[in-house]
Amino acid sequence: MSHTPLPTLQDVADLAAVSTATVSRCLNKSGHVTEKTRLKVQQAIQTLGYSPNFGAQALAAKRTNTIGAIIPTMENAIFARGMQAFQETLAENGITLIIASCSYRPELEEEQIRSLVARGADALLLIGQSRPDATYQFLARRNIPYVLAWAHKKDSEHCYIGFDNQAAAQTITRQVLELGHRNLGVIVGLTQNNDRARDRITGIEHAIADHGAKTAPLQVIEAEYTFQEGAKALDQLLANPTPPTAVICGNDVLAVGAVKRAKQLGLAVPEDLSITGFADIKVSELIDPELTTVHVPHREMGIAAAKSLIAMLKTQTPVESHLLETRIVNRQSLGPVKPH
Amino acid sequence: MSHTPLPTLQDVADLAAVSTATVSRCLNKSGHVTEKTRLKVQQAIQTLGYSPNFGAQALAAKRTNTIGAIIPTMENAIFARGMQAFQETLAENGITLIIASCSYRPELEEEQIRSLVARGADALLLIGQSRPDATYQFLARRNIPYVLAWAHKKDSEHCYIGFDNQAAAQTITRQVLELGHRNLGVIVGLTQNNDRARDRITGIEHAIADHGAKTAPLQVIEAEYTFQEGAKALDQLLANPTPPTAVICGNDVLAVGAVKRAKQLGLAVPEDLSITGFADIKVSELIDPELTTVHVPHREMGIAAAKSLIAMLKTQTPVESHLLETRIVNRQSLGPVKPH
DNA sequence: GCCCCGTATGTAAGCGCTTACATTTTGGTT
DNA sequence: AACCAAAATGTAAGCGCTTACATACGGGGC
Repeated sequence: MSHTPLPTLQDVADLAAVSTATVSRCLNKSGHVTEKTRLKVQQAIQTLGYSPNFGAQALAAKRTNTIGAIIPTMENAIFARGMQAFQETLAENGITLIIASCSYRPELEEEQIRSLVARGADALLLIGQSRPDATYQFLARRNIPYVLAWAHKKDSEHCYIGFDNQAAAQTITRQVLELGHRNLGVIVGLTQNNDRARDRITGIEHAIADHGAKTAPLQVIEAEYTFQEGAKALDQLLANPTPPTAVICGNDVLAVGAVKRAKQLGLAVPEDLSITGFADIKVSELIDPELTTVHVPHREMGIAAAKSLIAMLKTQTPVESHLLETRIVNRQSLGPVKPH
Repeated sequence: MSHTPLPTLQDVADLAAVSTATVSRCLNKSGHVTEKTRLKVQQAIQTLGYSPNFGAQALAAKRTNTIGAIIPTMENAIFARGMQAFQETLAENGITLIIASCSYRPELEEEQIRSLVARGADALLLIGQSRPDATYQFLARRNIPYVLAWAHKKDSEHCYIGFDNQAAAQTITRQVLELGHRNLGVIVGLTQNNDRARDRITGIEHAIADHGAKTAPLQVIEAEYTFQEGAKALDQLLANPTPPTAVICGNDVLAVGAVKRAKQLGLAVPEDLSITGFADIKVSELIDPELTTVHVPHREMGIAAAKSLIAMLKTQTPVESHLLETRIVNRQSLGPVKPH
């Protein structure tokens, strides 16, 4: 089928009997236009059904009003709520979000970063901190603002919008210890490419050290973030001659998988075995018993990240990091150690 | 900080001592370049760290290698697997995906369609069929190919890549009836803006009509797609003086919420109450009892949708619809009616 | 009525790429 | 050695917008 070409800025200008510059000024609300002309132009846009050409706009203005986010995964809900809020906030400011995922693989992340930048992303949201210096240099060279979310580090050169993974893990571990548990198991994500997971382990270790009570050696299992892997990891933990009485999970998906497995094995949670999570995603309220976990302010984080990025874009200067508070949600899966 | 301007195609051409046309041809693999020149250009690109300017490319080539998808929600997992596969397939073909969500609100969908098109989406993936003619006209006018996924309709002018919601619902309902249930409840999504939900109800009704046995009047509750709403809907169903013995849900999220609620109320599933789902998302295996549900080939659907769109883009001609098969996954939440 | 200045509008030069078309090169034939 | 088609490369005209700068306009102060 053939198509009449789409109307251009020029067409609008002609119809409204003004110059293209004026039309452009109307479109970009850059002031300096009389109400009368604005109306004329408005009118012309309407009747022509005009819509600006993205490529041309990007080329001329040297910006795309696009922000990219690279998250480890879309497969489970860990990042869903935060991203939703992130994108809503961007949308309110006329910015489009492009999400890419990197499956926790650093080389893929690198590639995605380049790809998003090549696509004209004006700024980037990245998860966590650990990546090659070269990557940060690349972004600096291109003058692309970015924030690091889901993590936090004091006095860093980077802008963090996140929470203290270590402190949060430490807090929930302290609570577990206070309930009398002295033999703890840990199930966390694969730490190799996941600084958040590493921080959480560190937090757990610190809590144990701080508490002072004599505890059995900590058993740590790493697992991919799926229900099944959480279940498998629990099996491994329980295979130990002196299995833990409480399992601290670095993630709700893992925890929920572990809870399910425990029940299958005939263990009552938390009577026979306590299990805690991390993140507070929806599914943690779904299972029975409901999961005691670390609540993360997903939406706040997404909103803060968006605002920071927008500010950086506007002012062309770095913005301060933003530390968000986590809190423990006491539900049902954590209880006192069983006296024997 | 100040920045040397990024290298342009011209810079690469200069360094490689060829014309910009040649460099462009290398970049676009459009053939007709000697291996020797290709290497020279390659080299120059490397040393300059060149990367094409997206806007300029889009402007000159009149395409962006971007495909947009508008899905009702990213909040729950219904579309996650399919979208993941969709995006993987696109990526293999050098195409970027932009996902937008419309929260099941038609006017938002309309807006998102325009926005994605304005951003230069070369093609679109839409969910389901029901939307104003004007929208389809807009796409036709702009010559934007699209496919409608997650649904199917015979002999339609549109290209569907999906499954028969009605037939699938009919099949699972038949199975419920064969297990002796004669008093059925239904929990589905809000049908107002969801043709898939409507089709599923129709399927249930047809199954009942076909089966011929005398059944109690069908009780249908509509609910938003959240665990909580599924639970609430179940409460409503059970408030009836003659509550159903089996609840057919139009969606796993709803079903899982209902299962949880049933257990809270002390009902054994499926002994006291059978519950079925639709979609087969991961969480349906997580709960106890595991959900008997309709398996939807999410990944196949995503891959097929991507391939169709790519084909349409390449050939500039419509592509045939693609009907995918669903199947019942028999797990634990559906059982025979309890004799009384 | 004249001058001046601030504000509204117009002019036109690119932005960095693709591609139709023109030109040159290549290498096989005669 | 001359010729020719096919293949490789070059030339240059846009693509549709933004924006720096130039110009026109309009109204208050004298």
